[in-house]
Amino acid sequence: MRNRAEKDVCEIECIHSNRVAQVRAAKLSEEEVENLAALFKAMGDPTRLQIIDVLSHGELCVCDIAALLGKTVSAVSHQLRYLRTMKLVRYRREGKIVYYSLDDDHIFALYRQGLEHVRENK
Amino acid sequence: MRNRAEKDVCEIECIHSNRVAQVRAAKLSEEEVENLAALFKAMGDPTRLQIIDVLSHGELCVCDIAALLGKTVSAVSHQLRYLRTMKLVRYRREGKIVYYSLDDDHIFALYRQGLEHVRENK
DNA sequence: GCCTCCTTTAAACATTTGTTTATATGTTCA
DNA sequence: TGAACATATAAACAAATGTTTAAAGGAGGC
Repeated sequence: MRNRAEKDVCEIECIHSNRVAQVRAAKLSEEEVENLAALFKAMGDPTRLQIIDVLSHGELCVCDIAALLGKTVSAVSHQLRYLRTMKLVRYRREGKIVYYSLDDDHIFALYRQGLEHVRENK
Repeated sequence: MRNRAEKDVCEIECIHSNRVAQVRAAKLSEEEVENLAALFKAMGDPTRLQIIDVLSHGELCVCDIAALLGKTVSAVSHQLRYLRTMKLVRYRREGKIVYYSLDDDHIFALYRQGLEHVRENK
């Protein structure tokens, strides 16, 4: 065990003071936490993840995506905007049709890595 | 462009029928989508992500984690249960103290990969 | 057995989130 | 210019989520 004598001025600093101090020095900044959580959150909704899935096969227009997911064009467009704001997808206009695709390889890699984990664990 | 003659029986099947059929054949099963989305969602909350962050440095007990995050022990325990249910963390009891750690390397890898993306994109 | 400490659970509450419905852009083609 | 079409946006609503507060387990020491 360890000594639990030293206490923080006003915070609950439990059991392992040294380890806590050590980890505290190394932990992510608040901004990094927010950004990273936002990235995972963007991929953490079934509809949005399905969009990422179908886009992993190449670019598609909004109404093709909607047809693939069996969802309203409106709902899909809504989520596409979300993904665009989060920089997970990019878009390209060709006449009246708008094509969406994954923004970069990181997104695909993340998607793949997660998929591996899910497939192994079941 | 393409012919848009063929329409699905009762679904909106837009513009690129062939591509849609192609992608439809390759897309993830509903179960895989659910599981994968759940995984990302679990990592998509700031508090839970912070927990993963601090655990990436090694195992820690509940109240140390709480101290590190500046959160209630109760709130942390709540999220730890969530992460445990999702198999992102495991726990080990030693007397009255419970130690948590990341469940496997996949989780760490995912965390890392996401972090890289966030750090490059800012 | 009783008290203390670390952790878990439950209920309640305010916030956030995703979809629907309806309306608005904006582009093409006649 | 006007009709048709692909997409985007807005407001509204129901459902899901995270924290707080309070109380309950459960293990060790006396």
